[in-house]
Amino acid sequence: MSISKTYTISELAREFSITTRTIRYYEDEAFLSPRREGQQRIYAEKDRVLLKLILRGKRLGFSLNESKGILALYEPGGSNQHQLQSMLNLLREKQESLRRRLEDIEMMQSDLLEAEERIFRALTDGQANGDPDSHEQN
Amino acid sequence: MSISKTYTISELAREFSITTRTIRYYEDEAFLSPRREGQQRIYAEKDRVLLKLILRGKRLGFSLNESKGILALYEPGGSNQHQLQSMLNLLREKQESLRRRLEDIEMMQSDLLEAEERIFRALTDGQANGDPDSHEQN
DNA sequence: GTTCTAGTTTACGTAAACGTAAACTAGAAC
DNA sequence: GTTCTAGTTTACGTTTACGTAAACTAGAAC
Repeated sequence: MSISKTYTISELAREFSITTRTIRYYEDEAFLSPRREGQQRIYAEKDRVLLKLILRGKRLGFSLNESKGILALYEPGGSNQHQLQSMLNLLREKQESLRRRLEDIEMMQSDLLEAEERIFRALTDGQANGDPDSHEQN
Repeated sequence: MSISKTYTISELAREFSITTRTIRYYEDEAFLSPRREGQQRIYAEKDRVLLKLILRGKRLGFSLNESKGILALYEPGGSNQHQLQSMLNLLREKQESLRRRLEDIEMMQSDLLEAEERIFRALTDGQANGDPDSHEQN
């Protein structure tokens, strides 16, 4: 058991390009519970991982509360039959919602490809199209 | 040119499982501009597509303003050299951000798979693990 | 002619996720 | 010993994306 690395609040803020306010807010919302050293917060690797997961969730459009569900899956946690079952259910749900998001991304990507082609054609076809005002002037 | 289908506000609300308030809000924010018939709004297929795109963006965690950028790519729009170039730039940006989101999804999916295995093992291994309190009682 | 039903405008309210300012603490650097 | 620098608490403010209520309109059904 080596003493694993710790982080200050501003180190984490810098790494993830967020403000310290945001990190403290997540603590208020019980996502993080850093150790204290005197008055200061000391973050362990575990906190850093949690933070990363939260932010990843955010980028995918999960609310903090939705992410909370996901985070629960990472905790060793009390594990009787019943709890494990409901964790499995939650897991399936999240997997489903990820699949849907994946579809959304794929559709959007193919839309963007189409748009790209259109723009490319408009650029190369000469200006013999659309807006008659589209000459170099101005 | 066949007269393409039109929709009332509540038809669209039902189809996409949103409220009419939301649809009117999007109009206030200039995402939609349905035709009027007397006092009522009449939505064309075009509006329906826009709505779908907005909602897809939302599911992917794009703010309405971010989606606004994407929507601009679908409009025929004034197309002089300069405008086309900046559209291409915007397009690249959006493609990049989609790629990043795709990575996020993939990481989260593999995380979920790991979690699934852990839970499965905990379920099948008998209860000889972790929390010593995990017996059937209660 | 009134009573649904769906639609409309106006406007104040709200939850989530922070931003921002003020006032304080405490070690480090000079 | 004071002056950075980073950290802290407290608390009010702000933006986004709608919710919700009130008061009105207008065709359809009876």
